[in-house]
Amino acid sequence: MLYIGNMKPLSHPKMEDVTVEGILYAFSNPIRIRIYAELASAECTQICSAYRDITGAKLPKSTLSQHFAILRETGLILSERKGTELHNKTRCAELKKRFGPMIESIIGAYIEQNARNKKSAKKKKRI
Amino acid sequence: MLYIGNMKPLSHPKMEDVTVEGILYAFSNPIRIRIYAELASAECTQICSAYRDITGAKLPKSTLSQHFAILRETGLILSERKGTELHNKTRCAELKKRFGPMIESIIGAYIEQNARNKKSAKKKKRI
DNA sequence: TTTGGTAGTTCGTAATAACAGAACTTAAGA
DNA sequence: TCTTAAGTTCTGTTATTACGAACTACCAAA
Repeated sequence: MLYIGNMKPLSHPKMEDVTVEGILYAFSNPIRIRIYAELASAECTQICSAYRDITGAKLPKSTLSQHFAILRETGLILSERKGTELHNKTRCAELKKRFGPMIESIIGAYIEQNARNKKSAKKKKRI
Repeated sequence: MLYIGNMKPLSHPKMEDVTVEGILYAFSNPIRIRIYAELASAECTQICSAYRDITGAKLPKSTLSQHFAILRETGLILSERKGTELHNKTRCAELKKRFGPMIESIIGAYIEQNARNKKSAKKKKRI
């Protein structure tokens, strides 16, 4: 394998090696599931740094970098370096082919949960 | 709260406090997702010790106890002590009401993955 | 072609969580 | 009452995670 400099090349697993447990583990982290959900709803590739403020507070970039690496190595996203930027998109078509409605139903439930929480937070505020 | 002896009482979260991330975390462990899948397919409550050999090797009972506690405290299963035994069943109806098809699609994908792996193991053996 | 800045990665380490053996609780039966 | 069985809790060890600091890679302006 060709290495340019000291950085590891980006590696993506073959879809046949992607596991249900791996995906669930990746999604069990609130930052990662959120990144995936937003990536899935985006129309074009997104760069890593676009998610620095995803939690409200500023995330350390080393942490963000690790989360993207986990999403990538789990098989959920495809990353490509363009200049200094890391461009990302989900592997949704392949994932759907392999895991059926699983991922969509997870993200659907996640989005619904957030909507519910927002509502109840508003309610609390009003009191 | 009434304590009988020194053991903590079994506590189950309200379904409204159960989270998507929590469920995914619980399922990200191969032993736990397997326990849940088997519990879901069982027709009656199952005792904890029924899963001692679930991995092929004998599991330490402290480990098994912890896994059941996590499934319970995540909101996935309902446990009840009967004598010295712990009887368990899934909270599938409530879960479905709250999370829609999510859990069924996860367990479906998990079962399919196992079937696929079994097949390819057989294939390997034949060679 | 140097200099400076930006985007992201890797390394080191401190905090955190998981695992499993040992000791314990509880209950049931001889 | 003694013993055994089923789980739980405690505890030390091991493995993971998170984040700051140092680093690489690339680009653009001087």
